[in-house]
Amino acid sequence: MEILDIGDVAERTGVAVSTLRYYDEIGLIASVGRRGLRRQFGPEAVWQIALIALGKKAGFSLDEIAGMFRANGTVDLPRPVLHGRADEIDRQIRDLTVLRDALRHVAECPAPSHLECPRFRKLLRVAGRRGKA
Amino acid sequence: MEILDIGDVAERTGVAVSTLRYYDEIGLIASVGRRGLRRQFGPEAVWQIALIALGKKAGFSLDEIAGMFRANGTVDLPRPVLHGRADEIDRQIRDLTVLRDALRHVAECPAPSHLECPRFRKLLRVAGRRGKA
DNA sequence: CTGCCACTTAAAGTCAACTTGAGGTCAAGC
DNA sequence: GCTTGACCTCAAGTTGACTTTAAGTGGCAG
Repeated sequence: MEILDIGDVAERTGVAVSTLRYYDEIGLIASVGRRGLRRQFGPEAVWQIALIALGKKAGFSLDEIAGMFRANGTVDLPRPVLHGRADEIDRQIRDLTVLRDALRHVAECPAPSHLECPRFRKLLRVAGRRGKA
Repeated sequence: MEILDIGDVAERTGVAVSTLRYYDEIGLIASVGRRGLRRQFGPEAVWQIALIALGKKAGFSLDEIAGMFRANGTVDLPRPVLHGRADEIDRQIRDLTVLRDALRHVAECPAPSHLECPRFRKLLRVAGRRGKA
């Protein structure tokens, strides 16, 4: 259970084999070797891929993700860069919170048009400010 | 200042004219009319587009965003659907929090390899759980 | 009335992130 | 030893979200 075939990795992560090959191709993940032609991965690949999926879901491009974590799963970026990324994510969390609140509000507010509701307008103002920045 | 040319909307929102035309084409926004050939928008378009930008930044597709807000800026989806969307965003916020914490941890943790650090492994476990769901 | 310029359309092009397809390889089970 | 099936490569195709291009239109300043 130390070394995994690409198919095993696919099964454990829920990521398609073709996608894993693609990630390997672009250097986002790295196989530990080959058995014949077959790529073999160490068990840490599963964690790496989970992180990649997380980053993707967070709206980061594969390039940006590659900039956060190395193919071997380690990170050796300067701290300020990492903190910068974290701050970026924090901003995104705040944006999402606005969106979520807007949605929840819309689900509950009895105003005839939401554009007339002061609470909704306030949410939109926040959205506008973020948009322009 | 009631009615805006597409160029004015572009300027106020920071979104390219071609993009606005594209949004119009796919029914994501709606012009209130034309002056000659020129599309005209009401001032609410600015808020709508801010919301679209917000949703995009949050990683939603234009289709998904279209499913949240109508072209005219109002919403008339059933409440459970809206709450479902909000819950989805909540999950995403939690995911982002994991990613942010992982990043911040990596920036600070002195462990030789992060894969050996128990705190990091715990973060990854959370990531793994989310990935499979 | 003329020219300008921001707009118009339709179609084609671009980019990221994959997926699909055709044809090939190899280790394992029968 | 032969088949099977999961893998391989390389190229081409797909999708979403736009942007670009070419050719045209029309309101307004001079």
